[in-house]
This record gives sequence, C-alpha cells and structure tokens, in this order.
Amino acid sequence: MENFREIENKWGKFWEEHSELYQADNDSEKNKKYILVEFPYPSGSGLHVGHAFSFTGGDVYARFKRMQGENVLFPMGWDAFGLPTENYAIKMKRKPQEVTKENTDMFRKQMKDLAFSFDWSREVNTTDPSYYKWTQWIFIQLFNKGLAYKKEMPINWCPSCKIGLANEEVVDGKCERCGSEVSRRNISQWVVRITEYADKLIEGLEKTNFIEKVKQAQINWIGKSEGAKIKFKVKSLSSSSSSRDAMHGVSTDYLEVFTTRPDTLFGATFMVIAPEHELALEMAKNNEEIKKYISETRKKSDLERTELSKDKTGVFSRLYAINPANGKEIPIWISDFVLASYGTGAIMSVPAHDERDEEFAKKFGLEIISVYDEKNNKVLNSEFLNGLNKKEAIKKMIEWISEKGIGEKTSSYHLRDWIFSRQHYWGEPIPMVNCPECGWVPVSEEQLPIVLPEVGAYEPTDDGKSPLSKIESFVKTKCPKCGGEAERETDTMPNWAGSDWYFLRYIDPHNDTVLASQELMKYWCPVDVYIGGDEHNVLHLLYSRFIYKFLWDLGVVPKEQPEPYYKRLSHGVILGPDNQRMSKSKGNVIVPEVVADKYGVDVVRMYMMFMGPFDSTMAWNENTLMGVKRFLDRFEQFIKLQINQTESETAKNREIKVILNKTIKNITEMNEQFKYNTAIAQMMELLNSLSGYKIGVEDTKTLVKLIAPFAPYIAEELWYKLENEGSVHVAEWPKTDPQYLIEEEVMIMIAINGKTRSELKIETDKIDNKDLILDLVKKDEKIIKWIGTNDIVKEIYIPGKMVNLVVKL
RNA sequence: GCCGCUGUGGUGAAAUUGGUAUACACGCAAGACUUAAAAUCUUGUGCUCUUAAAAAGCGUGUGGGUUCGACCCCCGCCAGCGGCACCA
Repeated sequence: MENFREIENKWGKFWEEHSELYQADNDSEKNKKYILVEFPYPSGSGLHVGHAFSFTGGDVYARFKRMQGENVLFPMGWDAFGLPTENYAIKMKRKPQEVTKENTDMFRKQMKDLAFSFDWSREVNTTDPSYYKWTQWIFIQLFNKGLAYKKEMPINWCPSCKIGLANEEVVDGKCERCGSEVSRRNISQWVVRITEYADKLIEGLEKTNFIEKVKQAQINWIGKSEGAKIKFKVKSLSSSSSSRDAMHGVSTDYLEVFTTRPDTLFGATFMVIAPEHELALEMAKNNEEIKKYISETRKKSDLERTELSKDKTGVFSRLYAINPANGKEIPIWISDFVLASYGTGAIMSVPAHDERDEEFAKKFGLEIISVYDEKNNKVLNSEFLNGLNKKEAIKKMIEWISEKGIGEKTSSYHLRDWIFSRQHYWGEPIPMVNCPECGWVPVSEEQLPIVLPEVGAYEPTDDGKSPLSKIESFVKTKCPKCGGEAERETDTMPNWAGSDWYFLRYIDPHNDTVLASQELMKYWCPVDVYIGGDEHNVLHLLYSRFIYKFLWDLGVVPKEQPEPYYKRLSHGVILGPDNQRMSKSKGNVIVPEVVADKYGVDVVRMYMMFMGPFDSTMAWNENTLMGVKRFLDRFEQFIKLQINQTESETAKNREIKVILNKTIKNITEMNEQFKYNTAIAQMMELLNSLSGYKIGVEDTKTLVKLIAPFAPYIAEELWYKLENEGSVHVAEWPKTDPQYLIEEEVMIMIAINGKTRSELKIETDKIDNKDLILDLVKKDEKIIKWIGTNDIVKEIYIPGKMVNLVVKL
C-alpha cells in the first residue's frame, strides 16, 4: 500500500496553511529553547544526505521539545555567498543573484518535503543587502576598534591564468583549471586581529557545555604556549640592512625569536629564519643560491614544509648572530621548515634537545652542544644555570634576559590573524574607502549597505584584483572624512563573515535599526543546542565566538550572555554504500529526495536516525532501511486496528503497563541526549511486546505521540484518525505513571570468580538484605555444583545487580 | 608532520558508564501461506567441539597491567577515518 505520497501531500499542505504550528513566539510564558542547525550553502546540486541527516536530527529534537511545551525557535537560512556559485555563474554566464534564488528555492522546497519544522517567517539570506548591511556594519566596528588592518599576505597565484586561487583550487601544487605550477604571491589584504581574543576564547569555553572534543579542538587550534622572546644581535650586515622590517616591526640589526625553552639558550648553536623573512629577502639580493631557494619555497604549502619525515633543506644566509648568553658567533640559516606566519619567523636552534634542529644540524654539519644531563634533569654547560632543573632554569633565564633587556616572558599562539579579504565578486563588499589624504576610512553607517553592483563579467582581473575593480562607478567615490576624491575597496569578505552572526539575526530578522534588538536577544540567547558538522568545530565556531565576544565588548549583545552557544553537538558523516565518502566522481552519492520518493519521507527520516549514533560516521545501507520501512508499516497497521476499539485488554495488565511506561521514560531520556537510534529500537521493542493486544484509545495516542518527532506524516495521519482535529505535533508529550516504573522483582546475577554462572529472582523490597540473598545464592543448585568442595574466600554483593563469589580453586 | 576520533557477530550497531557482552535491525537458514514468485508470518542464528541437545571452552583490533570483576580505567603496539586556516 503505497499511500505515503497522498499522506505527504495532504499534511504538507496542512502544515503550510498552519504555519503558526512551528512559529517561535517572541512573547511567551513558556520556557524558550533555541535549537540551531548550521545553515547550508545552497549549492546547485540540491540538498544532500549530510544536510538531511543533520536537519532531521535537529527537527526531531525541535518537535520533541515543542510537544514538551517549550517555546521553540528552530530557524533556517542560507549561507549563500561563495566560490561555487561564482564559478558556476562564470561558466554559465549567469548572474550569481539569479542562481542563488533558484538554489534557495529548491532547497526550501526540499526541506519542506522532508517535513523540517523550521520557522520560515525568520528565514535569512547572507546575500540579501538588508542582511549584509549588518555584516558590513560589524566590519566597520572591527576597523574602528583597531582590529582590522591591511597587511601584505600571500595568496595562491596561477601565473598562467593570472588569477588568485582558493586552496581548494590548488591540487598537488598545480592550478585545478590549467595544471600550471601555483606559486605564492604577496598582496595587500585586510586582516582581522582575532589573536587579540585568544585568551578570552580559551577562557570562555568554561561557560559552555560543548562536548570535550570540541573544546579540545578549539584550545589546540588557539595553541597557546608559554615561553620567552629573545633578541639576538646580527653581525656583519651591510649598511643598507638596518632598514625597518615591515613584516615584524623590528630592526634587522637584531633577530628576535620565540622559544618555549629559554633555559636551553646556551645550547643554541645556530639560528634558522623563514625564507620569507626580511633578512632572507635582503641577503637574496646578492646571492643566486639564496634567491633560488626562496623561489623554490614558494611552490610548497605549509603542510609540505613542516612535515617532520621529509628531508630538511636549507641554505646558509652568509650572516652570523651573537648568542646573548655566551657571546658566541652562531650562523644564521634559511630553511622552509620555519614558517613566517608562526612566531617571529625565526628560531634559535638547540640541536641537542630538539629533534628537527638535530636533524638539520647533522645534515649541514653544525655544532651540537648538550645543556642537559637527561638522566638527572640537571642543566650542564650553561654557567649560571648549571645544576638547576628545567623549571628553575626557565625561571632564572627569563629573569636574566629581562634584566639585560634582551628579552621577556611572553606567550605565543598557534592561532594567526584572520585573512579577511577575497579577490572575488560573490561576497560582501568590504565597506572601506581609500583616500589619498586620510588613508583607509570606513563608509559612514548611513550609507550601508554598500550594495554589490551587478557586473558584466565575474572573472577576477589578471592582476589579481576583484572584478569589482573594473567598475569605475563603484570604485570612484568621495572620502567620507574629507570629501575628496577617493577609491572604494574592491575586495569582498570571506564566507565566514556572514555565518558568524546569523543566529542573532534569526532572533529579529527584519530589524532595520540594529542587527537585532537587545530585548529579544536577552530572551533568546544563548543558542541552547547548536548542531553541525565536525568540520566546523574549529574555524566557523571559533570565528563566530570571536565576533560574538567582540560584539559583547561593544555592548551590542546582552551582558548576561558572554558566550553565543551553550551546547555544541557535532554529527557524523554519512558515507556511501561502499563505505567511502560520497562524491560524484565515485558515483556513490545518495540523494535523499530520490530515496524519499521510493519509500516515503518518514522511512528516510527514521532510517537516518536509526542507522547509528548521531555523532558517528556511518555508511548508507538500503537493506537496513527496509527494516525501518517494515516497522513503520507494522506500526501503522497496529494503530489502525486500535481505532474504534473502546475497550482495552491491557488496562489491567501490569506487565504491559510497565513496558509502556518504561518505554516512555527511556525514549524521553534518549531523545534528550540525541540517542535516537536506541530510542527507535525502544519503539520497535514496544511494538513487538504489544502486538496482538487491544490496548485502548489512550495508550494508542501515546504510541502515536512517541513516534511523531521521527515520522511526522504518518503520525499526523494516524492522529487525525484518532482525534479528528488538531495536530499531534503540538499535542502534549506522554508522561509516565510512577506506579508502573517500580519493578516488583529483579534478577540478580550470580558469578563465581567474575564469570556468570546462575541467576536469582527476588522481590525488589528484599534487595538490601545481603544476608538473605547470600543465603539463597548458596542454596542455588548450579552454584553448589560450581563451588564443590572449594573455599569461598570473598563474597561481593552489588545491591540489585549481582553477587560475585571468589573461590579458591 | 601536528591535532582529534574510531576499532564489538556475516552487516549497521547495543551495553543502565566498572557488574548478564552482542538489545534492536539487516542478512542468512528452515518452516507456514501460495499453482509459483513477491510480500507477510513463525522459529533459529557469536565461534569451537557435538547427529542433536545438554555441558564446557573461547570471544569486544593486539600485547601487557590494575580489579573480586574490564568493551569500559592505565601503559605499549597495529589498523582505519577526519581536520589543518582561500570549499563551506
């Protein structure tokens, strides 16, 4: 009986007409619950299984919470700026605006078909000028607080296509389009000082309820390490080299390093600087070998460069530094394992106590001096540090360098400032104006939004600039400060910019005067549960927390809530039937729409929730899906048999009542913890126990309610047959009857030396009587046989659970 | 390389978080219904030994440890997966 299409059409229409069912109330006496799922990038290929899985997980929870009587905010929107749409637009010669409209329309329809109970009155779209007005406004606040600045930063550059490439477009160091070698090229970019918030972002985690692995991922990404900055004097430089170093703000007379081990300074026998370091570039001017090495480096990614297993490469810079501890002259080398983007772009090398330094020293024949007696953890060969342990030595050395004025205690972070510029069309224009008189000036807030103009061609220009730079009417403007002739910034923002704060806009999506009203944010913040993928646990989540914390410092968001998300849940990946990641090239892509057409939406939803734990990786398996279909068919048939049955065979059947009440209790707890797979297993067991009985109207309604969050169409249809009005999705969640949660008897396992050998059934009120139970155990025939003539050495009783007899054999 | 995760039957998985290992489901086998097939229903199903049953032994990637008792905690190893800043 393939009647699911009919039911889906009927109730889909009904929910559309009764949109108030799923609307969040801004003014309610109920408890609020803000449930957020990551909004999708609306790609042209439509909603994929990963979306369907994630959103179903959120939807089940939202439906469950509504039935529990909470005021649920469960919104949806579109993270619609981005490279794929831009590339598609270039290829098809179409407007990204139009493509986006088509894609979001398709996604919305697919989501409605899958019965996601989103509050569509709050839909947002990051490409909507009334939305990105506030994304631009946030940027201006960052600039005004000194947290956005211009800096030369490398991009991937294809010399043949003459355009900048995203990392994803670089495959094996080659341009994805034409196959030529990609190199690095420095261009001036907007950078946001997220490092300023590094400590706050670590500390703030304490106020959240993220799962441990997410907290750990964030802490590791920020990567705080304590140590010291030390200056080394550079010897025998030509006169021209005392120029200021633009990258590091220090004179090249000195080389500054960060080290976590200042205690090993006496063992520093050479230094290594990054090939991008100012000093390296300076020396390359008159040296072909160095020049060649630097250009080789440009072809490598950071990942390749820092790989420990690879052979170290390097070139001598022809310069020496003075080790401030002992006055020794030590050579300065250039090597790509040192990154310009981390620390100061220079390190002191202590080959005796660092693996990478040791490898490098051995390869290039550099001196190795041991400064630790490893056995006794005592310093050697280090004058005033000799005999100290590591902790004492670090402290003493920091004191010494501070006194001498050559260094200080400091922290270093793995986290780098955030490159905020993209030389692309399809993004938020950065609302800045470059004035020859005043420098960089933000657009005045009344002029926001700076609307993305429509252009003829979306390709980046061949000098690496955004296509916006070709539109004279956009570029030419007046300086907001002095009114003189000036030029607009033509770079756009990264995707993260729009997705940083979208959860705030859902709260007050149509507000024209502020990004969201304080009052409403006070009510709805923080997000109670944020569901998304593992892949966003670091970048998106960190950027978003950073922007929220920045807005908090500005007083834009409520003082009471220093963190945006209370709980973060990351769902697993769904692999193809071949256990491989789904991809078009592998031909293993499952399209939820197609499966739903075949088996019905309820089956697909329930199967996805049943296939495994919500947070683990699982492979799609259509055989197992059939099991869910069978269950739903049996469930439907069972309920239909109950309709119009006024009497109940089970009203006085305690065993059945206990099973029913335990199931309600378990499912309620499991839903709360997103353990949907076991919640569904509970439903299956319940149906197995009840089949064949007439259970009466009230218990029948309970069953329909329990299944409603998972199978909303079938549940609504059955509810209508039972009630003739209303919607099961706002019906009250079943409650348990305490008298049926008490077991009258329990089974106690009996083990000998930890191995189960027998069992004992006993009334619940006797479980605390240890003597009685041990007595009964010793009368058990199997146990008598097992013990034989051996001695019982120890008797352990875990009340209500088990007895373990330790027997000397 | 760095960081993180995972490893349980033929398969997806469960285990009240240190107390009956394999719930629920798939698959498979046998049977019922049917002219037949599909669907549906019933029964069985970790492995070894056994005609069968009973009994016993083995069993949560691997080697050790802690414990009366370990899938769970600790140490080492092996295998697989994910992220690594311009895909989002």
